[in-house]
Amino acid sequence: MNIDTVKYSDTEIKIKDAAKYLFLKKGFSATTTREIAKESNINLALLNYYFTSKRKLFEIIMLETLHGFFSKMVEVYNDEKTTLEEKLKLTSSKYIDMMIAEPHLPTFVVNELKNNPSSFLKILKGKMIMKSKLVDQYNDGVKKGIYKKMEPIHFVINILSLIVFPFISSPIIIKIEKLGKNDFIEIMNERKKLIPKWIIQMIKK
Amino acid sequence: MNIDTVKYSDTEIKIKDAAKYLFLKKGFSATTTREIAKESNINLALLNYYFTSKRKLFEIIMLETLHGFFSKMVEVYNDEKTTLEEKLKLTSSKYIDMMIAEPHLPTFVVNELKNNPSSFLKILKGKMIMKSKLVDQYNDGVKKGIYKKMEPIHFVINILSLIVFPFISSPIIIKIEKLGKNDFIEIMNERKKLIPKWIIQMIKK
DNA sequence: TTTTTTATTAATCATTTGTTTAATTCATCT
DNA sequence: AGATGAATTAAACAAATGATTAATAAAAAA
Repeated sequence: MNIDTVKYSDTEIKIKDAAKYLFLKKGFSATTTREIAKESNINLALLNYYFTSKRKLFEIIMLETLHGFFSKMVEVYNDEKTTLEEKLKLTSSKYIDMMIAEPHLPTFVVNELKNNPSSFLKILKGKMIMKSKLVDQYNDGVKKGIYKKMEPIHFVINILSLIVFPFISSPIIIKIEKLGKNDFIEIMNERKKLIPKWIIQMIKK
Repeated sequence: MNIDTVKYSDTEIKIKDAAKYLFLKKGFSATTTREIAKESNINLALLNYYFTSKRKLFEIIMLETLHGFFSKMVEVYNDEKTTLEEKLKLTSSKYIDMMIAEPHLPTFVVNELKNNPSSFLKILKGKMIMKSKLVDQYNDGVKKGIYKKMEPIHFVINILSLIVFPFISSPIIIKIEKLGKNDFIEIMNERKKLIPKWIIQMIKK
């Protein structure tokens, strides 16, 4: 059964939405079934009626969320038509938008992959990151002598780091710069253009 | 009362060590007082006898941990004797060593600052990041025309991102590269030298 | 309409969990 | 040695929590 083709009733969707909101915001242990019931305006028993247990419900939401997070990346990284630089621009832009819209997303993702690393395999099954077109294009650049040689894993790590980490550490940034929420968003929007440039400078000879 | 000058009895230290281990690994809500008691081989009631409540114990550990995490950075950033490049090398080296030794540290720090951002102020009271010697040195480089002009906040964010994020996302990296724990550590050790170079390339004209 | 299945509800159960109590042991001081 | 206060323990309490039950309402099928 594919993750995209599962159909849910209205009640199930209400429960899932509330649960996702709370799980992303507070994590599994800090979220109670009664909170989920209240947030979604359903009777407590319906949670178990439809999803068997809190844990099962969490697993569904986790897999969907991780899938949503990584599928975009894999898609962009493997596009045959775009250049390396275009891929960097697209990735920065899409992920920064995604995390502005859902600020709790990145922390949730890293926490869940820490608690349950193998769930990552279910999601990424057959999907390509280290053998993506992006990595090919970087390696081509090395052969042509326009890019410095380094382990491609560093290249991939650096892209993700510059894009994702500022959102994970947004409370720190907001405090040390005494920012408002909108100031922070503005700075992140600036980074959409800056990150691709920085990455290119890092690899260019 | 200074955070460094508090004295604890043997029993208190046993409790604190076990609690720190568990809180860092699993977070506040997922850790039970009975687990802490078992891990530290003390009677359950001693936790409340010495620390009043689970929450209070957590707060002590959180403040100490955050303090330990950020004080190193502030210290290096404000050293009058070292150059910008030396500061980058020192920061990379020290933080990568720190996180190799305590892998749960960075995730704990970002989670706690998300849940309780104002605790950051208690820690950083009077300490300088955005007005540090490091930022001065960057700004001087801009004036002299050797560094590109950008908001210093980006400069600071990028350093932290490249150093910390790989540890936060270590389960992902280990999975997509099919690494062992030691392979991962080796890659992180490589980065001690690489990150300062990358940062310089990013800012150099 | 009647029957059958599905959805929803309030109440309850059984554990878990943070905390407290009251009794006991240990260490220190006179 | 005896008295005093601190440290430790087993037991228990009360609230919270995940899950279930049995009854009812709503919807679908006959």
